[in-house]
Amino acid sequence: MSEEKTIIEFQPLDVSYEQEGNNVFIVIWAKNRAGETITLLDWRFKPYFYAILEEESNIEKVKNEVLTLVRRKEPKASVELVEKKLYGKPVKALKIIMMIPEQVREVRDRVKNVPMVKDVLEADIRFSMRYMIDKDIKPFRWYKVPVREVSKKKYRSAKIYEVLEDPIELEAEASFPSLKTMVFDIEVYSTTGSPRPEKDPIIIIGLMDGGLKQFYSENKDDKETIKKFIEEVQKIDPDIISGYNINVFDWNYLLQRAKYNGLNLDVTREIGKSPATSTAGHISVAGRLNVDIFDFAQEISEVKRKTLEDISEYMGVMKKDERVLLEWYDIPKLWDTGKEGREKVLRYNRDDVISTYRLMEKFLPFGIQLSGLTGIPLDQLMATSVGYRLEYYLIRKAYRFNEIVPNREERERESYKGAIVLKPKSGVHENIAVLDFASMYPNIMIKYNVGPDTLVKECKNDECYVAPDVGHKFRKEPPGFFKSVLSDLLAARQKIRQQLKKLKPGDPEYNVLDERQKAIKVLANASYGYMGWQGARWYCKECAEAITAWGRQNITFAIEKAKKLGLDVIYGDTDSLFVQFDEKKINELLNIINSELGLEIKIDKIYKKLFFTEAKKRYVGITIDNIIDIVGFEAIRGDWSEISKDIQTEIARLILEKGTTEKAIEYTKEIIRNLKEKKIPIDKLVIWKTITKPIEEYEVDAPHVTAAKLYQEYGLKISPGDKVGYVVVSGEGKISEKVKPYFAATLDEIDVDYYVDHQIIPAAMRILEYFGVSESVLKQGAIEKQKSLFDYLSSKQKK
DNA sequence: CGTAACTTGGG
DNA sequence: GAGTGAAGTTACG
Repeated sequence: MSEEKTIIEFQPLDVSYEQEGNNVFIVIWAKNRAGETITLLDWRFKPYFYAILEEESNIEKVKNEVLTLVRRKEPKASVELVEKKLYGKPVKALKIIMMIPEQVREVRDRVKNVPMVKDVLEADIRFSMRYMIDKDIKPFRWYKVPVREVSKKKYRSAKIYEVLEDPIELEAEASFPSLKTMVFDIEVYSTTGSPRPEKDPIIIIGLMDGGLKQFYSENKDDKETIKKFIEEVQKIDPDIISGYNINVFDWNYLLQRAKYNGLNLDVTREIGKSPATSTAGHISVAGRLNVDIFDFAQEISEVKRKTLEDISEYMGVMKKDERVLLEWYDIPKLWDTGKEGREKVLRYNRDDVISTYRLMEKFLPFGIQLSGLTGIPLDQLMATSVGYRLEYYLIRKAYRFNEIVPNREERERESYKGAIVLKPKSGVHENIAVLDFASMYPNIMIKYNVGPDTLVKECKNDECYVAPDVGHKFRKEPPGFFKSVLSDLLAARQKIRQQLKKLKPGDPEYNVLDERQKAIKVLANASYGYMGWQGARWYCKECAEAITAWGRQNITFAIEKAKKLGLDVIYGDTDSLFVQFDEKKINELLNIINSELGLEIKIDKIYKKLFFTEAKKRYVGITIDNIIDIVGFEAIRGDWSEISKDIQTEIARLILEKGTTEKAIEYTKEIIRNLKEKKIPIDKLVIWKTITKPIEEYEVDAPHVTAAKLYQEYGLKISPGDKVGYVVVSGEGKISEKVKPYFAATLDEIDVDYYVDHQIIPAAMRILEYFGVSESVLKQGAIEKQKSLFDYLSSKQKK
């Protein structure tokens, strides 16, 4: 070990802080050029916050008062007078610098009560984030920094350094050190519904770091299995750990089973420390990035059911018919039925692990870019909402602009008028072009200098932009905070898109830049929604209201011009127009809009065939590239039976493929026939619902509550959060008097009428009604054809 | 009939 | 370090 000062280069993964006695230091978990894990400790940084003062206050007097007060709690604290800006206006503020982050909250409350202190700000920014913001350190970027190597035994890290000066970013470096990734998935044995860690063991832990490993407990004693898992994680020493829904299920279950077995889940890079729940509900694994793939999946609105199987299929990493599919409640049965059953469960686990690994490979590049852009460490980033992601980006910008960050405030929800949605011309259309304004809302914000700091009540002629409809005024000069930030973002995106043109898709550099421009787009597009979100620090209802007003003006203008050119407008929503695909006229239209509005509009896609319903926001179409789009037909939810879900997907597919409703109607009738003939497996008829509170607290005997009570009669415990599966059987009275737990019912008992009227027909009609099909059409055919059989069956039941 | 109660997503 | 709230179904009065 040397006492010498050296300069090293590193790329941060995550930043945290620790306290030893009265010393607080920042911990930067990082990789060096050699791909080694290194840890940088910085003792030089202290927590702080601001107090802004009333204008007429005696600054020195207040400053001394605050200092005395703060020093009572923290003798080493100091107070400085600083010149800052708040919403663009210069303000004098006291910067209160402390020693220990945990004490900021208490001191802040005291300072707030000092006379002449108007407000206390930036006291709620997490210390490690504060460090990254102030030092301009972002994950996945290269930095160089003078350091001295130190000795500390507590980290799983090749080298540990003390930071001597502020790190400096090495610009324009898009390379990455090789990161070690790992995915895991656990299977649990439970014969009594939802698994409980206090009694139900883990039977398999599947793990993949390129190669696949599975640890399992044939005798249901999971102590050895968990031990092997801990050893394996330590051996792999991953930088990134992923899994599917691990933040909610796997980690917690593992932690509790480890505890039950007297083990310490010693898998972090801080020796002896186990994973723990952290901010935004994510599980923090010190020194490693714990990234839940489910968080990425949640953002894919095209996939309604977010199971690992469905997402894998959609993302093209594993088809459903190429993998083992089984329901979680079948696992114990299979595990207990000899070698064959066990192997099936193992293959199921293997397929889950492999598909999760592949999903990770697909999603990570985008996540890494978004993390580098927003500066939020990847493990937290994916667990937060878009609002927070944009907000941290804004906070970093505010720091550079010498702006104080506004506080989060509790507000009432205020609604305002939104965008224009045209009533569609229903029916079948051919050759339809969809025209889209490019980033319309961000561009409106830039064009009219919209923002909380540019909003004014009064202004002289021509010095303001006035929003149509609502009349809000925004001064033209100087550029506001949002305009500056958004102009930079969109310019950066343009620059990247120029670079992309020179590269080949598939090049590593192309992929990195492409993911980066996508991340920028996501962030820019979040800016309008952010202003209308009550939780936003830069909340501005007038801004959001003005933006939609200008948006309505734009689209109305475009519709009028299209009509003048003789283009038939089929539909329009917010920033898009559906018109006949007449290339010449469309180009003319695009030019007019571009020159007169100063906004870019382009052809987004062209549909060969498009079915429009009477309803807004609902259509199905097939593009010239033969891609089928189903928009707005909300799929049947998870608390419906399998059969309903099957029907809806199949109907959408049949309508598009055949171009008429005929086959879809036929298909529905066939399902009804099969149901009546009891040819549909009972599994397809089970309805699953979650129990959300203790059974005795239910005021109403809803079907799932009755089912839960029946579960209890079978000796099964039911607690909040448990899923209850039931079927509806024939009989008299209310539906809730006719339910049976799925495991206690047989196909013969099924209430066919209930399933036809409440599951099959509503699911089918959800789509078919928009094509003029009536319920009776579905029912009649099925009854007519099956009349004799139906009569036979019902008479048999009467006996 | 209107109104109240309850769930929705995932493992 | 969101949380609300929409839509949908069934029970209740």
